[in-house]
Amino acid sequence: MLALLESNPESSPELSEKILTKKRPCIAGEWLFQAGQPFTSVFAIKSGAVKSYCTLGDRQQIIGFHLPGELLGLDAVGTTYRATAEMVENGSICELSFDNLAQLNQQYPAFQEQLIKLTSQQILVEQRQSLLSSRRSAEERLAAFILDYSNRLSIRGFDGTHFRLVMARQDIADYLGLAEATVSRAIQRFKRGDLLKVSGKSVEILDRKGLERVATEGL
Amino acid sequence: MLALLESNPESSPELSEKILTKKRPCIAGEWLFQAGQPFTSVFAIKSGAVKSYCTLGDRQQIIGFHLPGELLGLDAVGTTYRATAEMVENGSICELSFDNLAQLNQQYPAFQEQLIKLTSQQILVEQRQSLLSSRRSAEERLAAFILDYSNRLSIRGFDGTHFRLVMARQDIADYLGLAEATVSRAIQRFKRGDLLKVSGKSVEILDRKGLERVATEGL
DNA sequence: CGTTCCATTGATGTATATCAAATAACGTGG
DNA sequence: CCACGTTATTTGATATACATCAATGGAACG
Repeated sequence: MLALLESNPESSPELSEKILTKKRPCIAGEWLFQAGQPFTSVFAIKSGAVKSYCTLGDRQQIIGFHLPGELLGLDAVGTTYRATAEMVENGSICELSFDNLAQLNQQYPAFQEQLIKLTSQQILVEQRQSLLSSRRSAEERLAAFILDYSNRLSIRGFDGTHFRLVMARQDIADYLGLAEATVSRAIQRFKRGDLLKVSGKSVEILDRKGLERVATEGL
Repeated sequence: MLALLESNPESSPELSEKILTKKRPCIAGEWLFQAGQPFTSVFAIKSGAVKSYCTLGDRQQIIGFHLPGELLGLDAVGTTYRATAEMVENGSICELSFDNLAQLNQQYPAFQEQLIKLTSQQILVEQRQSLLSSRRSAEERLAAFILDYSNRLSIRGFDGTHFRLVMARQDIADYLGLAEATVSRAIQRFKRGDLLKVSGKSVEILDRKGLERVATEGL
């Protein structure tokens, strides 16, 4: 998909003209878009990280975190954004504005095909989240979360063993459906079990196999 | 979407030829499709009800229930079914076989557009499920479940106040991420609070407002 | 009319929320 | 660059909702 958007100028010379791209720095706390707004753009994260969430009454339900190299907002194509996307740390974002989506679709049917595939993948992501929730213990959820986080970094070419867990503990807790204190305690247990080395937001995976065992079999 | 599939023979005379439809009776326990099988058909439920689930290790994680008038399997278009669909009671199913999806897409671009919209809606369903899980109490989840069930019946023209909760308590429990006993107890509390009248699988909503209050504010 | 399956009810244990305090990290202005 | 105030994180003590286990009760069904 990234390939579709960013490359192949020779095979689709006019495609790039249909999408306005604009790169800009963003600071922590800044919104890329808010739930309910009509779709205008897809966002590519160049650096920094983003959390997306819905606000239900008082508390916010975190839908997911988005890391450098990932795309954001695709699921809103043709409708409205269904979550608010907020930077959790300073970074830089590339905004891809689709002025005329219908026209784009007509000229490049492959584009829509890609969209279908991607929204399906998005469903998988949601399902994964539902696996994180409910019925799984705090440690299972946290281990799965850290492994997923690590994998996503690796896929994009970053260090998947030693990295920064950029978001607040409270955000992780909201995402996993736990209390802040419970996340904290689970992390400490991982430290004592020599699965992780943790100092503040900086994390090093010491025993990946062990984490995987915790994520699946529990304990 | 149903409209797209079932009607408009004058505006798309050849569309119906691209889709083989076959109606047949199905008995409780029968599978419509299994997780991992390649996509062949979309299923329209004429009568009876269907549960879809994934088996994780020993226990089954229920993805959702599907009622008469609803479509099933759309999210698998182009890939494989990601869940197993099983009848929970006898009924009749209409199978819509897509022999040549690519060809269909080319001739009827509107079809793909619809697909995108629908898969997005599917995402909403998944999100709704994630709302049901985690952080919400047993009573909140059950109330939300019953209201959703009722709404879906109403939308299709059935009685949304007095109906049969066709699936087993254990299935509801799996769906909501609870234990069977917990579901049972919550139901009893709703009975004592005069929110519901329940006898076996037959349910009557006595106090919809009250249920809504429980579903959102808790208690 | 028993056999089987499903639902309810009870007793108990446990994971996790909650509340509160202590500590650490962080940013800001002097 | 340091001291301070602010916010995030850790840690402890307690409460509780729910799971689990087990027994009972009832409906469906041959």
